[in-house]
This record gives sequence, C-alpha cells and structure tokens, in this order.
Amino acid sequence: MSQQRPGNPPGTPGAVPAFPDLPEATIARLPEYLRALHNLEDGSETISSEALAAAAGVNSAKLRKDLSHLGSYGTRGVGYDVALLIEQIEYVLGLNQRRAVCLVGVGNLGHALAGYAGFASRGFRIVALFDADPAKVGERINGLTVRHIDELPRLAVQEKIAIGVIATPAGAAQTVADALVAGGVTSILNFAPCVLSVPANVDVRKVDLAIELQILSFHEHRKASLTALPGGRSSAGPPAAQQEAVGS
Amino acid sequence: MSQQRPGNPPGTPGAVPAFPDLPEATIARLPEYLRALHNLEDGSETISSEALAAAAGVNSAKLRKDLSHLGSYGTRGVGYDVALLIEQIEYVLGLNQRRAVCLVGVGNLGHALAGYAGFASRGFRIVALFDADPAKVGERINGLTVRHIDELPRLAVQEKIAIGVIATPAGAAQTVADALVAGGVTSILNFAPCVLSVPANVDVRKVDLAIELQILSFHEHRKASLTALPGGRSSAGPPAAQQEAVGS
DNA sequence: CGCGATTTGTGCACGCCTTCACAAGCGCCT
DNA sequence: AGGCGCTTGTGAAGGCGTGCACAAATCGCG
Repeated sequence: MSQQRPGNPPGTPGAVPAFPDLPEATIARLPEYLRALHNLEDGSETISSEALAAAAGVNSAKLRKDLSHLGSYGTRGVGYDVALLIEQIEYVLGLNQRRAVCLVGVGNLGHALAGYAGFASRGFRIVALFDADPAKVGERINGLTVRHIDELPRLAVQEKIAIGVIATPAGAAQTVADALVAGGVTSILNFAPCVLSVPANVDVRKVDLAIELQILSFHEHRKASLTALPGGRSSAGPPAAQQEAVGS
Repeated sequence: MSQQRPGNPPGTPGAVPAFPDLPEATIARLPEYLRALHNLEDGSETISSEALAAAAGVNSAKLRKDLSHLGSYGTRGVGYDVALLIEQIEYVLGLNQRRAVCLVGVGNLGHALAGYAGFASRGFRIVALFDADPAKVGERINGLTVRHIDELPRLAVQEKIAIGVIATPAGAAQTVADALVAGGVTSILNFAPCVLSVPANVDVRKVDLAIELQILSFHEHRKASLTALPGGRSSAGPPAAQQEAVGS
C-alpha cells in the first residue's frame, strides 16, 4: 500500500472536527462492525460490546477501544445504541454519500464484480465499466454499457469518480492505473497480481486471490508436517538441494 | 481468522526439520516475492535484495529479514540465486504439490473464480464445483460439472481436498463451512460477508470485496475533509446528532 | 595475494497493536 | 434514596513488526 501518512502537519488547528486519525487496524475493522450491526435481526435498541464483538468475530476489548477511538459514546451498564453506532461508523467511513466507482476490465472477474450486489448494498454505485478490448465495448452488463478505456480519464472527471477497480490482466494494470490517476481517481482497488506505482496521494489496496490460497497452502503444509512428524517424510520434495559453501 | 497458534508444545524435539514457524506477516509476503521472481524477465541467475524488494514493492531490509527467517541462503556481495529462491519459497508454501481445491457456489463470483487462470498457474487445481441450486447442478464450467452440495463431504474425502472456497451468499456460508469441515477440509477461503465458526484446526481466510471498498472510502473521506478544511463543510451530513446525556 | 566494492544477515530501537484488568459510570430494584 | 450489578472506557504491559545501520562475508580486479 502507499499509505504514507500525511504527518498531520502541526499547523492544523483542531477547529473543524479534524479528522480523527484512527489506527489503520481500526479502520479495517469498522466495516466488519458495520456489517455485524446491519445483520442484527434482534430488534433491541442497544448492544453490548461483548455481543457485537462476538458477532464480528473479534475481542470485546479491541472493539471497545476501536469505538472509543472514534469518540462514539456507549452507555455504561447498557451498551451501544445500535442505530447511533451505525450512523457514526457510516459517517466515519464516508458512506453517507453513495460513492461513484468505476470498474476496468470486464473479463471473467470484472464481469462478476460488475454484478456483485454487495457493492450497491453497501454504499457504492458502479457508474462506469471500461475495457480495452473493442469486442467488449458496447456490451451491456447489469444496465451499464462497457466503454473503451480511452474514455476513462474524461468520464472519470465528468462523473467525479473517486474510486477505481482494476480487474484486468497484470500486464495492463499499470496503464490502467495511470489512466485512473489521470482521471482524478484517488483510490484504487487492484485485483491484478502486480505492484502498481502511483502518486503518493493515491491509495491502493490490493486483493490477490491466488495469494490468499498460497497462504492457506502454507498452513496446510505446516499442519501436514506436524501430524506427519512420527512417520518418515512421505510427501513431496524435501527442502534439501541447497547445500554448497558448507566449509569453503 | 482462527489462528490459535498450536503453542509449539515443549515436547516437540527439533529432530525433523520442525517447521520454521515464520511470522504471519512474513508468510503473507512470501507469495508476493514468489510472484515477483516469476515475473523476472531478466535472464540473470541472481538478484539482489534491493532489486527484488523493488519488484515486490517492499523495503529491502524487510525482504532480507523475511528470507533469513526461512534460512534461505543468499550470497553476500552477489545476491540470491533466483532459481533456488523460487524453489525454497515454493517448498515452504507447500506449492510443490498441486493442491486440490473445491469451490462452493457458482453464482456470479463463483463462476468467475472457477475460470480464474491465476489459480491453476500458481499451484492450485480446482477439482470440484458445488452448488445448492438444482438448476445449476449439472452445468459444466471450464471442464468441470457442478455437483450438488450434498455430495460435498463424500467427494472431499475421496478427492483428498484440503482447501475449500466459499462463494455463496452469506446466509449459506456457515452451512457450507460445516459441510467442508465434515469432508475433512482444513483450510477455507471465504468470500461470503460473514463470520464463520469452525474447529480450531481449520484455518479461515476472509476476502470481503465490499470491505476493501469501504476502507478506501474512509481514505477518500479523510482526504476530502483535509483539503476542504478552509471552506465550510460543503459535503454531506456532519458528525453531530449524538448529543444526549450532555450534563445528565 | 591483497584490497575495495558490494550485498547479505542481524542487533537494536522504536512504534503500533493487542490484551488484561480495573476504575468509573449508569440504570434498576428495593 | 441507596446499593448492587452490569458495561464502558482506558492505563499499562507485553508482543509483534518495521526499519536503520553496521558488521561480516564474498567476489573481482589489479
């Protein structure tokens, strides 16, 4: 990621509700709390940190600290007001305004993302689809027409698109990122397996599906090597093959 | 995640190459290094930590420390042997054996995942597709026939599937997870926006596309509130509305 | 053969994050 | 009105991860 904390220049007086600079770890959990809150079918007005933490799958102390960071007021002995908490978190995350998102690359994955209901239901509005393949331009997906990528910068500016999603092959990703930046996009969600270089003011988050599987694979390997300890190395290639320069 | 480190019971003697218990942060980066290594079109035999770090988008000191954790031997003054390093990382990640993966839920997203080339090209083999919808059972996707989810436990055992991918709606995810566990699956990649509860020996990784966007949204909100400081709160709702219990 | 350039491996310090444990505060019941 | 139980908010400690800076090691060249 290209976080590069702006440093909170000493000059900024806290007159306006100078944005609470929450820890990154907290920010990453806020959406989870929000989801848990929305999923509450329980009609109760309030919820305790214990209950919400369980619903979100985290430690209750962590949750309380997270919420305290954003100044949210629970009531001791009672809990948090559900409706108020939802409003608070949505405000902090900037979800009260439906943000315009564009998606580049309507291949296999992009097609699925374009139709993903989870975006619309959680505060985002896909307003444009792009692709470099002329054969795909003009295709209609989910009520949107795929446009050629050359139109990206112009349309991004025009539609005030702040977030771009890259679902192209890795080879095209950097070019697309440049086009997004040219269009004034300042947040990028990158599904292409590659490193993007962007200006410091642009945030990039990466999701690499294969990497997730590889991490799981590691744990599988570890678990297997633990349970197989007594036996004699049954599975594939041993870690050897790197002896050299043993004694010089 | 349900990490819950096994505690490394004091009894385990390090006779067998007791698995290097790498820091989680390191594990998460190894696949990135691997990808960077594979992408090297440079025909050189070796690569310096500096160069590889740049290609992977990380700090070079971090990379060296990561590699040192897995005992990988670079050569001072020269760098790391590319081929050897690839072999090492692939071994640690357990990628030398093509792991069997099954995918549950062939809706919008599942469909895309089933066709995602990145899995096959990076050591994984999707061997089965499942869905609960009878209308989808029998459909052929990418050479695989969609089976009914009731067959999951049996087939998972039969095919020795260790990793399962959940791409169902949130409502069905827990049921699917239970079925996966019943089938002996010990690693789950969950795309459904919900918390799964699984036995301690099962690893779960979660990918929530909407959450990623929400995190970006936060940064957008923050950036906007910073640049708009001088002006007068032009955009949406202020954070107020939570006064109450001010003085009792 | 020796020296300098280069690059790895790592000790150390710092900061972030997590977790525990508890005081403070609030509501309810008597 | 008072006390009791429950829950939040937070101080402090510990662990983890990061990044700097440098010693150790290796290669190539004169």
